[in-house]
Amino acid sequence: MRLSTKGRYAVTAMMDIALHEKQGPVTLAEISQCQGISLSYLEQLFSKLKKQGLVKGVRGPGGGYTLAKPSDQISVADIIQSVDEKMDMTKCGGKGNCSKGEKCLTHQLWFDLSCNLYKFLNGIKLDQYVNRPEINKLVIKQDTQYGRFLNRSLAVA
Amino acid sequence: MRLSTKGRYAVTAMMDIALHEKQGPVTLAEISQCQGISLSYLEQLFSKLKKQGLVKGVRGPGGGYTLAKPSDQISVADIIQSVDEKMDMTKCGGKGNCSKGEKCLTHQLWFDLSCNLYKFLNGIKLDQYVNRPEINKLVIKQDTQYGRFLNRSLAVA
DNA sequence: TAAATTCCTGACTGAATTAGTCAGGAATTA
DNA sequence: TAATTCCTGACTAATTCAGTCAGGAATTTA
Repeated sequence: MRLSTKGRYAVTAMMDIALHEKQGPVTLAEISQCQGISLSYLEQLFSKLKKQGLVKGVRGPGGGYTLAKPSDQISVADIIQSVDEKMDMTKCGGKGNCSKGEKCLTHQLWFDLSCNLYKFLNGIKLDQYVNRPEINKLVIKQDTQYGRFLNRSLAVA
Repeated sequence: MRLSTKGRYAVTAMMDIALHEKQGPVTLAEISQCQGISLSYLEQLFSKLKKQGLVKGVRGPGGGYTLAKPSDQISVADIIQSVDEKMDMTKCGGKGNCSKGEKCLTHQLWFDLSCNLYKFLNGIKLDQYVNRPEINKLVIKQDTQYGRFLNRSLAVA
């Protein structure tokens, strides 16, 4: 498993969708503008997120992306694994033949570590960051700043 | 914080030293051979590890590297932070001015996440991987395979 | 039906990082 | 003095990151 800016972009975008989930699909153009991420780069990331079954794309005017599962079933680990390559933590590629046919010394050590890291990241679900009062204030403030949802049915206070 | 192969190399090398700590300094040539990491690349990594006060270098024949602190005071987070750049998780660089002078929506979200990740990795100390019977068997087996410590005072069974 | 919107795909690019090479010097031991 | 080992800096190929560009497909609205 790799953890880099790329994964942070994906997590950021997914949280944006989760936070606006009730107001229908969120367009990549909106995420691009609000989060300061290149639109085309987002399209590449969402191609992978879609392939992994985390989001659904809705074409046409009023379309955008929605979560493919409830937000309590999408973990940070899911997102990072979708955009980064699959984890190949061991030098030998998991075969266990790194040292003359046997598992090398650090094979098991790093394997344990990566398992624990995965469990940790997998325990953090998107919904833990939604429905917090201080976050909702920020959402509204930022949506008005960027003029989000002005042509939608939501009345922004 | 970044988590990549580079950090794994560093953790691997540090664990190697920790496991052989009682037998004196460990040379980079030994680590290079046993772990399959380029010697010059190891030298670059250890330059950073030394700068962060995690290891001490001993020059001359019989020299090598030793841990600069007890192995229960060196965490995986320490090692990864030494070789990777300092963590700059937020788009704004921690200033909090990412969205028209204010903190952007996901600033706090990712900040929380990275804090938790750091706490997690910081909770894993090197000594947790030493002094385990099944590991010690592997150490001895591998040391004999590679002819480690043949010219040292340790009698390898 | 036509036009606008939005997802979707693939090829391409500059910059940064990774992983490694090479050459040489400094300290220490024998 | 010779061997060993750390130590430093410059250099390089391959990969990844982040972004650009061009165009096409599906959908909605006028």
